[in-house]
Amino acid sequence: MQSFTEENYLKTIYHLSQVNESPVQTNAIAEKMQTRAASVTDMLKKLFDKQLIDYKKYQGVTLTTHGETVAIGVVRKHRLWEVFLVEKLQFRWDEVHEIAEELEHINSAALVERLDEFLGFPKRDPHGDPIPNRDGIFEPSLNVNLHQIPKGNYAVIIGVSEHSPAFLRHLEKLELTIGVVLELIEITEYDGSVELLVNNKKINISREVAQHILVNRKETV
Amino acid sequence: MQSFTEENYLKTIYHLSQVNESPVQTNAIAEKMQTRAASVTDMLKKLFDKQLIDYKKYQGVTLTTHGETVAIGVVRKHRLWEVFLVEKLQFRWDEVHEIAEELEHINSAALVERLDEFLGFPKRDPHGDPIPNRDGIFEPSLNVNLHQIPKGNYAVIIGVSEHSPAFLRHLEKLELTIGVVLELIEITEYDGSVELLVNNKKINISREVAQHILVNRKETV
DNA sequence: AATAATTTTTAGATTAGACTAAATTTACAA
DNA sequence: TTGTAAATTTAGTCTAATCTAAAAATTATT
Ligand SMILES: [Mn+2]
Ligand SMILES: [Mn+2]
Ligand SMILES: [Mn+2]
Ligand SMILES: [Mn+2]
Repeated sequence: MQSFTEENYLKTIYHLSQVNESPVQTNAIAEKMQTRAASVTDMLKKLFDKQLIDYKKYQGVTLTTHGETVAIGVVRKHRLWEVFLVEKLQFRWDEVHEIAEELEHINSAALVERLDEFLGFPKRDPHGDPIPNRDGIFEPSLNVNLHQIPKGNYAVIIGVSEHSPAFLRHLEKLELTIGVVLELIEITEYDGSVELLVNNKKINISREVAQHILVNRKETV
Repeated sequence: MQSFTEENYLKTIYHLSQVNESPVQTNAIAEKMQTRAASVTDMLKKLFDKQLIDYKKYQGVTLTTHGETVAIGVVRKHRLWEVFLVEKLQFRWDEVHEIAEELEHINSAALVERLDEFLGFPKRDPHGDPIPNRDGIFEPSLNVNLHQIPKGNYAVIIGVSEHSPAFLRHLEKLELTIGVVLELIEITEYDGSVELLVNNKKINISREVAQHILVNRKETV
């Protein structure tokens, strides 16, 4: 069994090796976990002794099969609880991450399985991220963002790649939430900002915002 | 804010001062928490510094108003989560305590209030224990046990005063669960064991078991 | 009241996880 | 290839929570 802290390190290493490639560097972990490199090194030794990571001094780390299993288990719990909070307790999508950071460490296999069933075995969390099933299998992550849609085309919002409450509330205010269908009118050449038609209103969003909105291209309205 | 450990100490002190009277003794806390008296003393100093308990060396402890508020908050969360596990996730009443011991430390006021609402503001947990409301107010604890019912009378089971899985599974096997109506046929003089009519079956239970079953006396069947 | 038993506290260690400062290794550029 | 910058590890502390063993205080018993 792992401590909360160990689980958080494993989850961080997992996420970092998803975005960039492995091996994951000490400093990257330290930055993501808001801690110091020296603390990370201490923990890496411990995780290595427990055979949760492969680690050679100065060479970065990768998760072992066992370590990845644990990490995916934590991610599964995190995302299932986020679904619970939004679907059953009516939280908004910008409020759930922080609470799920705590709930993801509750340690009961039966609880996770029953929660999954209670929620109807959801495949995606409220931010569009895939939920691993009991065996750790999950759908691919979304990878088409709004900035990649050709002008004149339609798209439906299916997720986000940035999870800060500030960003999510910003989208909420713009009525850019999951399921919303929009038309891409123009991508400004100068700064990459994007003009959209959403709910019959024309709006403008920055390139950065557009790139964090994940979409499915739609053939028709 | 308190650590998990501090919350557990406060909850234990609270429960001990409910059954016996205050002040609560160091050894009683140590026994209930499966730890050593020396560890308890250390923690008592810390809780005193945080003004969560009144404490004089060798004289035992009582919760301050603030300490009691925290303790009741933890109890509230524990019992709400137990209701959730039984009512929504179909756990049995003997499986929920251990999981609730973890969930009770999740730290989000909004979560507790929304969970309470989601569950329909329950007044009792799956073992018949009262659930404090948002202001810490709760119904009185149940205090009539099966051993106190006069022979020939009817009673309905409304709670238990012992929460071990072994005891709860024993009751389950005997079909003595909450809501069940029974007739008390005889209390044996020799050993205090009790003969009951439950679901048209005559059964015998020990005095100890009978005393841990909390009931409402019923006028008629 | 004196002594014995019980309870509680203190003293001194230990472990997990974190930190700062210093040393070491690796990477990169002149 | 050599020197410097960046990344990483080591060394030494710190705090929270625990422990054992010993000392002190309280309570019970003669
Ligand atoms: Mn999240
Ligand atoms: Mn999410
Ligand atoms: Mn319980
Ligand atoms: Mn209960």
